[in-house]
Amino acid sequence: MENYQPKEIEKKWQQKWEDSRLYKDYGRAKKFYALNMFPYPSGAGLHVGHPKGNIATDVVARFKMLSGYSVLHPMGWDAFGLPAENYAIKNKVHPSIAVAENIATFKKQLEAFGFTYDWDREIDTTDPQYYKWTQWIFLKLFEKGLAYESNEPVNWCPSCKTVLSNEDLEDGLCERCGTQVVQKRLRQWVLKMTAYADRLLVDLDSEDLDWEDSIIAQQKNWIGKSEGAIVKFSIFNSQFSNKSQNPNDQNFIEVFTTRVDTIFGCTYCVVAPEHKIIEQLKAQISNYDEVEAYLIASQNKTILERTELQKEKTGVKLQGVEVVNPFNNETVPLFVADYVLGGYGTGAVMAVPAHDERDFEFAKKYDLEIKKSVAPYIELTGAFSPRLDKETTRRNTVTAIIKHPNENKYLLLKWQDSLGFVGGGIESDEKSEEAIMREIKEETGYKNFHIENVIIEHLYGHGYKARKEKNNFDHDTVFFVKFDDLEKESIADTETHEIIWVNEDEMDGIVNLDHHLYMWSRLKNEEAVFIKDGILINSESYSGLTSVEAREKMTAWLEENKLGKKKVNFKMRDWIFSRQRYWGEPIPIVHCEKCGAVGVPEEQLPVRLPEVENYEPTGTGESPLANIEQWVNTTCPKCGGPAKRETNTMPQWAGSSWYYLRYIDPKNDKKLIDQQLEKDWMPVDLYVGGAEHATRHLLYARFWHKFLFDLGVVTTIEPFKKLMHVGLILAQDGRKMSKRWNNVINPDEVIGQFGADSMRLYEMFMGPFSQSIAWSTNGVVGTRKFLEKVWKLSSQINTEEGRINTETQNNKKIQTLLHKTIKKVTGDIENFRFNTAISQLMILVNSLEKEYAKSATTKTHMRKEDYEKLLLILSPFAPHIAEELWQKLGNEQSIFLQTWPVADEKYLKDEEIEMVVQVNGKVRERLMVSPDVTEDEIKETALESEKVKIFTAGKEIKKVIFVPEKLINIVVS
RNA sequence: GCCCAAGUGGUGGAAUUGGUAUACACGCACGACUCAAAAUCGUGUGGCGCAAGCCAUGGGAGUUCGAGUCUCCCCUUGGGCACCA
Repeated sequence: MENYQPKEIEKKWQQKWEDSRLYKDYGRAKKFYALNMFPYPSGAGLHVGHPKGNIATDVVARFKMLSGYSVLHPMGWDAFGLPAENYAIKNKVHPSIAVAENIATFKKQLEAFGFTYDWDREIDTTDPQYYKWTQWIFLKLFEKGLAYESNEPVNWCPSCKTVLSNEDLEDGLCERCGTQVVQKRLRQWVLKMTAYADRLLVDLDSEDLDWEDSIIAQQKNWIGKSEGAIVKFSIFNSQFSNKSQNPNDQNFIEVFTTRVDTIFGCTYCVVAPEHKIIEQLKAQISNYDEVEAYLIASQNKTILERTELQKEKTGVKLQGVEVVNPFNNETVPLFVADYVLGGYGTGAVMAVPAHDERDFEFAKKYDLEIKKSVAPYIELTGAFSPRLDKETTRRNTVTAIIKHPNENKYLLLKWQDSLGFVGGGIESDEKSEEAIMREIKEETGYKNFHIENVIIEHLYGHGYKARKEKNNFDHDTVFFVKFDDLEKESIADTETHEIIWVNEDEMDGIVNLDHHLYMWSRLKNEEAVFIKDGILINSESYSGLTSVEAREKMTAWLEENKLGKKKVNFKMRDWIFSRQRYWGEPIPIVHCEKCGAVGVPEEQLPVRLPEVENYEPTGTGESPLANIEQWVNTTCPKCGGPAKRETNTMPQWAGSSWYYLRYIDPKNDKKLIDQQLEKDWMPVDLYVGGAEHATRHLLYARFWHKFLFDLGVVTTIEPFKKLMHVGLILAQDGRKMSKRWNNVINPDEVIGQFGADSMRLYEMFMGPFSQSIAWSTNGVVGTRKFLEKVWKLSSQINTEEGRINTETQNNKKIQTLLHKTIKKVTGDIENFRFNTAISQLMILVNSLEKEYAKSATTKTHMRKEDYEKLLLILSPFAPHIAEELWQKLGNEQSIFLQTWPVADEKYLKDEEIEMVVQVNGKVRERLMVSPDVTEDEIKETALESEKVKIFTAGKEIKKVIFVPEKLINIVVS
C-alpha cells in the first residue's frame, strides 16, 4: 500500500465534495444550523488561531450530517468598518478593491481545511443587495421611534475621526487605535436599545439559551440593572424658612438611590457638573464663579481622567443652596462634584457617608458630617441558626471584650455549647455602661477593671439559644474592657460556665459565635463605612426594620406622598449608531427643511454608497460623503422639496447584527427572509466565536433580533441557542500571535507540511475548546503520526493464512473497546469535548495496532466492519483521510452519506474488570474479577490476599463498603 | 473594589454521580536500525526510598469509610466591569 500523502488526497476530495454538492442536501427531516462568527477579511490573512472555531463547527456539522440532519453551515464576510477602511487608506487602494482581494485570500485559506461550507450562500455585508436589508431594518427602527437624532455629548476618537459607542471603548480609549477619547457634542443617530434592556436581561435566563456562564455574566453586568427609588429633595428657600415638603413644589432635585433605607444618614447631596439645576439656581448660588470654574475644569477632563483609579474626589459646595430630606425635613448642603455621573440615574445623588465608600471619602475630605443609620446584623450559623419553630425574644444587650491586666490574653466564658465574650441583657432603667459592669462582676467575679472604649455602639445578633430553647434577637453594644488586676470574689454559678484566658492569635479558632467573631474582627480593625444591608437605627419610626423591609416601606411612603417613586435603572446606554466615515452603510434618511428627517422609501433601497475620489475622514464631524454634492442633494420623498441626504454611515456592527438570518435566504430580493424558511431553520443551533464579542456583537444582534421578532420577521425570541466561545491559540512563546512579536504561524504552511487533517485534529486535541492554549508544532507531529497509524492499519483487514475471524477472547476485548469509543466520541462531540474524543480514538487505534499489526501470535484479522466504524467516527475530525480510506475499501458512496454508528449495549460490558481493594481508604490490592461479582465473593477473596492481610491482621472489621464494578473498602479499627 | 473562570508531572492536559490521580499527546532518557544523521520502532518516565512503603491535584481547615471532585477561609493567574449611588 502506498504511503499517506495528504497533499494529494485532500485537494482531490475537496474538489469532489464541492462538485457533488455533498453538503447541500437540505431535504432531510431534522435540521441543524451551525454558525461561525464571520470574519473581517483583514489584509493580514489568517493565522492558525482563526480556524479553530471553524474546525469545531465543521466537526459538529459533519457529525450531524452523519446523524441524519440537514445541516446549514454557511460562511460570509463582515467587510464594512474601520479595519477595512484603514487598511485601504494605508495601502492606497479603494476599500471595495481591498476587500475583494482580502476576501479571496481568506476564502482560499479556509478552503484548504475542507470545510463543509455552502458557498452558494456566501454573503458580504458590503454588497448593496445585502445592505439594502440592513438599511431596511434601520428604516423600521426609525418608523417605530427607536432610531432618533440626539445632540448629547458623545465619545469622539480624534485619530479615527469618528464617534464611538460606549461598547467601542476600552478604559476610555478607542478600542481600535488606543487613542484617548474626548467628549464632543455632535448630532448623532442613536438606537433606543434601552427600550429592550429588560428583555435583553430576562431572556438570558431563558431555557432556550444554552450559553456559557461567563458570557451570560458579562452581558448581565453590562446591562447593569439596578432597582431603587427616586427621591425628591426640595430646594430650601431661606427667605420663607419653610422646610416642610410640598409635592407641588417646582423647586426640587431628584436623586436616584438603591439604598433609600440609609436616607436618615444623608448629610449632603451631590449633583453632576452637567446637571441643569446649577444653571437654574445661578442667582441663588453665592459662589457661582467658583462653581463655574469647576464646571469648566471638569468638562475639559477626558473620560480617562474622570474615571482614573484612586483619583481624589473633588467638588464645590453650592453656597446659599440647601435641600430638604423629605423623611425628616432636615436641610443638608448641596455640592457639585464630578464623581457623580451626569448620564446615569438622575445625575444627582443623596450622600450617606456612613454607608457609602465614595461619599465617605468625599465627606472626610470636605469635613462633612457622618451619621450612622444602619447597624450590622449577624445571623448565627450552624447549631445556633435561628429556629423558625421557636419563639424569639428581642432585647437590648451588652458585651465586653476583656483584656488581661498584664498578658496579651482575652477572657472568654465557656458554656455548655458556646464559647464567647462576657455579656447579658440590659435591665430596665440601667445604662449600658452600668449593665456591662454588673455583668462582668456577676459572671466572672473580678472586681477591678475599666471600660477602655465602645467598639460597636449598635450590633444586631440573631441566633438560637439551646439552653433557653428560644431565639435571641439582640441589640447589642460592645465594650472593650481592661482588667486592672486579677483580684476577685467567688461567684454563685460556677457550675454552668468557666472562665478561660485565650491568646490573641488563637481567638479566631476558638470563639464559635458568629456575632462574637464579628466583634473580635472589629476590635482589631475599625470599619469606617458599613455598606451592607443591616438593621436601621436613628431612623425614627423605621428604626429596627431590616434594610429590605425599610426600602419597601420607605418607597411606599414616598409614592403615597408624591415625594418619589420606585425606579429601575440600567447601566447600558442607547446605541450611538452613526459614524463619520466612508466605509459603512449609508443611513437611509434625507433631511428636508420642511419635513425634518424623513426615511427613504423602501422601494428606493438600497441607498448606495457613492464612488468617491477621496474617502479619508474629514475630521470635522462630517463624513466624507458630505462633499459629494450630487449625491447629497436630493428631493424630499414627502413634500418633493429640496433635501439633503444623511451623510453619516452605520457602525461596523450593523451588518453583523442580522447576517445569520440572511444565510437562510441569501438571494431573496423581495424580503429580508422568507417566513417559512425562517421557521424551518431558526434558531441558530450552534454559534461559535470569540468571547470578545460578549458585550457588543452578541448584545446588538440580540437587540435587533428582538426588534425583528416584534415586527413579525422572526419567530424565536433569541437568535442563538447554544453559544460556545473559542479559546485563543497563543504563540509558542505564550504571547498573543501578532506581527509585532513576529510569532505568527500561518495555517497554509502547517497544512503544507502536515496536511489539513493533521492540523484539524491537533487544534481539536490541544485541550478544552474554550481555553487559551499555546501552539506547539510538535503537537501536529503527534496527530500526523496518529493518522499514519490509521492509514497503515487498513492493510490488516485482509485475511492472511492462519488468521481467521473467530470470536476469540481478544476479539471480544476489541469489540468492547470499539463500542466504548463510539459511545464516548458521540457524547464528546455533542458536548464540545473534542480533546477527549480524540484521545479515545487514539486509545482504540493503539489497541488495534497492537492486536493486529504488531502481535505475531494473533489468530484473528481485523474485521472490515470494525475498521469502517473507526473511519466513520474519525471522519468529522479528519474528513479527507477517512473518505480516502473508505473508498479504498471498495465503497463507492461518500462516507458522509453513511449513518453514524451506534454503540451496542451488549458489547459495552467488560468480561473482566480490575477491582480495587482498599483498607481504610487506601489501595492495597487489585483483583481481576467478573463485573458481576457480589460483595460477599469479593470480600472473601480480598481478605485472603496476603497484601490485605498485612493491614487487617489482628484488627476488627468495622465496616465494608462495596461499590459494584469499582472497589471494596474494608474499614478496620 | 465587584463579577466570572481556572490552579493537577518537565509541557498541553485526562479523571460521568465523591470511588484505582496523572488517560492521551508532547518532551526527555536509554536501546534497536544506520558509517552517521533524520525518520521509524521498542522500553522507561510524579517525588522520596534498596525495598516494604511513604508523600503528592495552589495553601489551610471541615464533611466522609473514601475528596482533584462537596463546604468554609486564604493565595495566585486569566478574563470582564469599574465613582453606575
